[in-house]
Amino acid sequence: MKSQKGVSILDVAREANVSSATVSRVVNNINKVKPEVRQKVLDAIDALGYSPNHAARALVKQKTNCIGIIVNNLHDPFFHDLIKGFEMSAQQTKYAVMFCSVLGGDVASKEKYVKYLTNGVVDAVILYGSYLSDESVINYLKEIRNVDYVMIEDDVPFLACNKLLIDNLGGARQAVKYLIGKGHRDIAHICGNPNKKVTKERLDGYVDAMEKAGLEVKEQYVQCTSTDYRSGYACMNALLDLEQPPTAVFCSDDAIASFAIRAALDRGFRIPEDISVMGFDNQTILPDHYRGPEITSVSQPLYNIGMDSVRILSERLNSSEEMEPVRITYQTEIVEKESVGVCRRE
Amino acid sequence: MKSQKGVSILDVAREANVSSATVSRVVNNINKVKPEVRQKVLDAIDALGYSPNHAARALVKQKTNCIGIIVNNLHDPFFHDLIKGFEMSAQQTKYAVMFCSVLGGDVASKEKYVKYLTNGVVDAVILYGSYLSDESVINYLKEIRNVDYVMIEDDVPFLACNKLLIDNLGGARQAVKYLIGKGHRDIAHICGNPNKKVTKERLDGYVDAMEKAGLEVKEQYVQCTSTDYRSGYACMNALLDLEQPPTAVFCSDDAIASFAIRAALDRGFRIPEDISVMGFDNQTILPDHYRGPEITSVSQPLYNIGMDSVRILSERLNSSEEMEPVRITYQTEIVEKESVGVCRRE
DNA sequence: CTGAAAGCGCTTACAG
DNA sequence: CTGAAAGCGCTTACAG
Repeated sequence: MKSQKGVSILDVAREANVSSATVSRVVNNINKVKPEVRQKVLDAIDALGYSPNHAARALVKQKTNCIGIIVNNLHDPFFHDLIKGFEMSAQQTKYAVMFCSVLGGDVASKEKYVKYLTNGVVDAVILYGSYLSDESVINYLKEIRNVDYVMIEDDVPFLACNKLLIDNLGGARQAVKYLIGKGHRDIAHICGNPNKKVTKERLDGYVDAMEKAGLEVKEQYVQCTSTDYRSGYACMNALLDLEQPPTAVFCSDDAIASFAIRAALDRGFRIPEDISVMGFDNQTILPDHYRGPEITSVSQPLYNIGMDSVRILSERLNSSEEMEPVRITYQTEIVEKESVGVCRRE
Repeated sequence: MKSQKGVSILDVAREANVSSATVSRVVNNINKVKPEVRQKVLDAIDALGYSPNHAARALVKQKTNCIGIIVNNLHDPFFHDLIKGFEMSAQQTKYAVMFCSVLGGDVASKEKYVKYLTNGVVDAVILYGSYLSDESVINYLKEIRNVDYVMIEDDVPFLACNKLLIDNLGGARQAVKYLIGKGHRDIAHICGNPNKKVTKERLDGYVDAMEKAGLEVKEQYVQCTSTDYRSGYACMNALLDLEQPPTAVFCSDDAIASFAIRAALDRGFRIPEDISVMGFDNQTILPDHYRGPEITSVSQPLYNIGMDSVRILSERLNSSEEMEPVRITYQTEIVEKESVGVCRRE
């Protein structure tokens, strides 16, 4: 139900004995309207409790003063820092910022939200993350002309939009080099969600760094999780079951690492004395009551990425001239914590 | 920038040699339109890449098929379960669901979002939580006629809207009784954010249960945090500095409890052997790398509350008749974990 | 400084 | 089954 009409600009105009144009002018603080008329209008607005209808305004002005953000699994604690960044910059902009969440990366739902937002609901959208299954969404975005957007962590070659990226390949290489620097040679990798692009990039970085260091990439040393990072637990178990278990494990992300560590601890291994574990993301808040050692990781500046994305869009929307798309690649960096130690084998 | 006009229904009509009414009919699957005409229109839509403008549609239909959710501090891991509930029910409804976040409970920003959403942007809004400072928002809501809404955790007496509540007073009583049952008599309380309504309710429950049990409520046994739950750390330190420290501490929420526990652990106290700590909320994910014992707590069904709120609104919006506002009070329950033990004093 | 009128992109009685 | 026309609630040239 609920569709009683609210009070419109015409009601106010009638009440104040002026035209709707005049009401519009005082509401928008535009042009000069005589002080006494202005006051009459203000009084009428107050008396009637008028607020302008956003849909109507959006329709005529062809803009909404709103920015939409689409992420997968908003509840995931991974987003903590990123959301904080969005929130902070939202506070500093005139744009209203709204979040949409797509559960489990479901394409249909993601497409629904993209279409919804880009058709008169927001002026710009921020898309976080990339799944291999996102193809249809990308195809739709190609055609979009009326909305500006930024993609975070997804470098679609033929899409000329703003891109905020991090160097997953390089970050993974750094991680493996760091482990090698600690004397490890038997280094395993736990791959992440097979539907995520970063998974492949980080795997490639692992393989590349291993080969460059002249280390063999043993097939059994590469374990893959399901779409659920909790399966990092089983992956670690598989590694520990090997005849010659690795002395270090580089995980595709910290959530996975946290479960890998739980598995090792549950079997009585000490971390990092018996086995080193390294993650990626430097995730501030880990899932499911993690209580292991703090995880040495490759950090990406999620807070800044969140801040920047809103700021960039806000600047572009306010600019009168057409701007070239922005492309930023953020640097990753090793954050040493407690889960990696010097190799003790041989 | 970005305001090139997109393709409108008229462009499609022209392309397909029909009227815009006909295009509208096929887009909305309404009435019967001859199959061959329908196909022509479909082809035109495809060729032009047309998607209906949401603002225009919202304007004429006076509904948006969208539900808005407003919370304070969306990044707070407290919301993990609640967001999951929202997400799950969003998936099961035709409504698009959008989240707005208000940093630190800033009233101006909250009011902005409420006004924004309720004026032609959504059909219904969900408001989570209540701050003492929310008065102006409440006043605005009183006048709202065109939007349905549910308030979670805020029982404003004169507001006849849907309310999903939990019994904070009763829950706090349960907690204190539970501690008394463990033999504790020197029970302290750490109050939460002074701007939150639940803080007062839980304090009242504490006082009430203490008095009913014939236990004195010592002034020094009631410590209050700032608006930041991290100050639970300082509160616990103050309690431990007392000549006769409490043997048990009931905290206004789990985030506070997690910091209280850190303080005790840092001073060498064992939990629960030396001091018992109890929380409220049964929060799945704790902030800032908490590694202490799992916190015995009073749980509220946040996941269900999230689910129910979207479902209830969705049902009401779809119903043709005016419905009485819903009022649900969810039961709290003690969840025994690791942070409370039997009292050892005397 | 103010108003009449057109128009934003749709939907929906109303005719035919 | 289909189209012409009015209207949703605003804003904004255009006159005056």
